Amino acid sequence: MDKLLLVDGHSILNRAFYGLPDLTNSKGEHTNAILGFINIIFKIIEEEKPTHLAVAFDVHQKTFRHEMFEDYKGTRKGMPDELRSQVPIMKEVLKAMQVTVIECPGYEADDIIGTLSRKGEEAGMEVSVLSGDRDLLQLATDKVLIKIPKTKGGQTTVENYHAQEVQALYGVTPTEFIDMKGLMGDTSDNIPGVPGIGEKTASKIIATYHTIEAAYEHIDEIKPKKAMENLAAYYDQAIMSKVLATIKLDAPISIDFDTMKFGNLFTREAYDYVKNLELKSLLKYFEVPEDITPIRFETGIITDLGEMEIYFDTLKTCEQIGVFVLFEDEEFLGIGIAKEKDKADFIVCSMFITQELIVSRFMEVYENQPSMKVITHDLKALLKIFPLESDGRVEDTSVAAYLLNPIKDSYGYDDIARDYLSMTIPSKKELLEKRKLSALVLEEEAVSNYLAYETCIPLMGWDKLWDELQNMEIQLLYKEIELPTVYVLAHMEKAGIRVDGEALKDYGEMLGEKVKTLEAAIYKEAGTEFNINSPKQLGEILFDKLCLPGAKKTKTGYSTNVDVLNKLKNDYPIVADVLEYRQVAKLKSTYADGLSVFIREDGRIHGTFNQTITATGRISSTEPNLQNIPMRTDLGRRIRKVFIPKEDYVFVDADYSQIELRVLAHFSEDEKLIAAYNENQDIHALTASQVFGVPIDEVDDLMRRNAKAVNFGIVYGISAFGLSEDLNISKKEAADYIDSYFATYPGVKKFLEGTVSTAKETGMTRTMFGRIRQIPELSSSNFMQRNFGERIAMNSPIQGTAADIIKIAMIRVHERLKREQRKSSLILQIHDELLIETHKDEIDIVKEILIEEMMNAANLLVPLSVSVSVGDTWYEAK
DNA sequence: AACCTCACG
DNA sequence: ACGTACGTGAGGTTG
Repeated sequence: MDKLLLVDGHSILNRAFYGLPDLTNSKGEHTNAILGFINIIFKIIEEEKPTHLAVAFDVHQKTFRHEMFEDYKGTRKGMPDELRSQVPIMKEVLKAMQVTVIECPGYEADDIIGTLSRKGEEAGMEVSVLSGDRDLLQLATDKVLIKIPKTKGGQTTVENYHAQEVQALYGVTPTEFIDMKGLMGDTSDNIPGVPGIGEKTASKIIATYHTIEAAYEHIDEIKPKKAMENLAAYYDQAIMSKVLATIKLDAPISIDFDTMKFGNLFTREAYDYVKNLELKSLLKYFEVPEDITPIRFETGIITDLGEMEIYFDTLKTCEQIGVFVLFEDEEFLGIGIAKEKDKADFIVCSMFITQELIVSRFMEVYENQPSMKVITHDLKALLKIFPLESDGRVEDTSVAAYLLNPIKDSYGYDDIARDYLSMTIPSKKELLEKRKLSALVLEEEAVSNYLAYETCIPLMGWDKLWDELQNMEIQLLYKEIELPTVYVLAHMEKAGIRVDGEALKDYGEMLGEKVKTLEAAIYKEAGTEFNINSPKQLGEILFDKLCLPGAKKTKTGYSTNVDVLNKLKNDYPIVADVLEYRQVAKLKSTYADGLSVFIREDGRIHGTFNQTITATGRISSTEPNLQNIPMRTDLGRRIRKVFIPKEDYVFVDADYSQIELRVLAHFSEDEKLIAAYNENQDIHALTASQVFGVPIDEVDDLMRRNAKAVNFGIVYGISAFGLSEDLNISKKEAADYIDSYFATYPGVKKFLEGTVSTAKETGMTRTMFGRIRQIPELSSSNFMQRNFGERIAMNSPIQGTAADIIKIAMIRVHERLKREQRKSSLILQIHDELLIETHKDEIDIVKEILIEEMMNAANLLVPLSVSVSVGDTWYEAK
């Protein structure tokens, strides 16, 4: 049988908009409602498998009904701009998907859907109506199913209503539902109804008398008395409300169900829309169109030694080339070179064309042609095999793109092409899917296209990126900080850090025994065995079975995080055991077991340092994450004993003390704060003394701890709620702390306010060295999003400036060690800390270099303070 | 894939 | 009234 799906466009779009966090693409377009809408209808289509589909929208001119509302209850709440802008695009996308979009001046989407649902039913179809609006329940019959999506805990579930379910839920038939609405009203639709009559009374009255008119005839019998009086007084308003609530079934629309037949949703046109909107998660539904590139790229494949020699000769006169090195895992597979913007040549690494040969030929050409420049999309990868100097002859387009917009989640060649060349080209994922690079047939078109894109797009895009860097005045940041950082990171990855595999194994086994003991104790205390790692099961055991107090809910069940459990641990031994279990299990799985698989043949772990991930300018570390090795607890901290230097070397570790607060002192120019740092005072104690109004030598531990939390809070973009949560105090107390903090340091208050207001004007923040971060959240109409934007605006310049400073320090330390031909070498950066594997003969000079370069990395209004320590393991060097 | 939890600065 | 501290990455469970 034919099946018709009718979608209430605005209501679903609305639901998607408020159900999803703000999403903005690189052009600043808001896309969350569109994404949510498409996801919902795909889900419904999947479930219902309709044969026909139509989406109805209200026309955006005021209808008679709208004006009546406005007379009644003032203006209908306007749609926020972020949603309004998505409506026309949504319609275009639907049309591109060959979906029928119906609008009818003078009639609302409800009326169109009502009309179509009746006509569909008459034509013998099964009809489903998808809407977020319960008003449409009046349309339900045995054949017409009303579907209402609900977002619960991030998951979308759908409630289904035939006539029967409406009756069951409200005690009235769908037609009577209109009368019920007439009585109870609907504030969101500006239907007044009768004062004092809500859902329950309305349902009771209509279930008895079936219509408002009939109820009025029996007005004397109506209970409660209040309802009777109000119905008598507001009868006219009730009747009018009923008219307002009635969905028309006779909208003057031409109906041709054939045109609503399902076609191909995944057209080329729809693909272009989705791609341009940057809705990446939807691309998987589409086949990659064949003719997607406006420009044809050529790819030559070179596998012959002689051919390669000739090729390198032809490079000699080039001024600017694109270079791409292809790796799989750590293995070098070949190199792509583009002499011209639309032509790439790929030299395949083989028995005859070895990596060494390619490197020596390339370096020979490069060094003999001093005006030649290399443009690449991944300089760090290039540096894995080519000994290129940091001398301004190499550019990295991914780093440039990151600086221009650091909040994006990827900087692939397709992103560069789209954002800076207005070209739509398929991404790596789309072209190669999940195939291994080594298994690729180079002659295959998708593969050769891929190689061409990786090689040519950087070359094509560089000029534009450089222009943009200059426009944004971040070309110095790029040249002087970001690009040199690439060389340091490449060096750190290559160097790695030595790990004592045996000691790590022992540590893991020790943890394993602790886990076993704790597990047994917890099972015994719980009276049953269960999976302690499952928050769901743990929550049920603690709060349902054992009935512990203090249950807090998350989206999906009970919260069992440390904050909750800490409050219970003193009273309930099982909770204390669970906390310890968690700690030990985490250490074992993430660190003991997790790290061991990364130890290479050379006995070292070579992690990856990412430079284009964070929104603030920090480095991030993956596979493994070497920036979150335990430190805060004794048991965890002991893992640092397995990180050891090579023979004849020690670790020298240096970290900045309170760099972010010092940056804040500088930015805010707050006299007290600056004076405090210049006099080298204990800043947390001083803050405590000022905020709590006691002499500094009477500040106790608790006061100092609280003041420290306030200082942290300021850097995070303080909120009374956040501080109260952190300190376990009331919101009022937290607010008082904040007030006295700002009274103490008025410069800080002024600075933070100024930062937020500038950010609102410009849509972005800047660090001391010009690094930008866009904050689209600031223009959100959502209260929570906007507040979030304000906190980001306060935090980003501070965190970002600290990140700039340590990058500068890293570069100078690294370059100095190299220039002075030291044996020692920088191997880790942990945000405000540098770790140097130091030759025994160089301990003093390395300490000196670290202190000097780190302290002088930036010239602030307050001194930068650096503490250094030396040890035979990372544990001892901290 | 989404969620929770927890490790770090 | 809303529902929050800023920035990350990884492992485990669950659907």
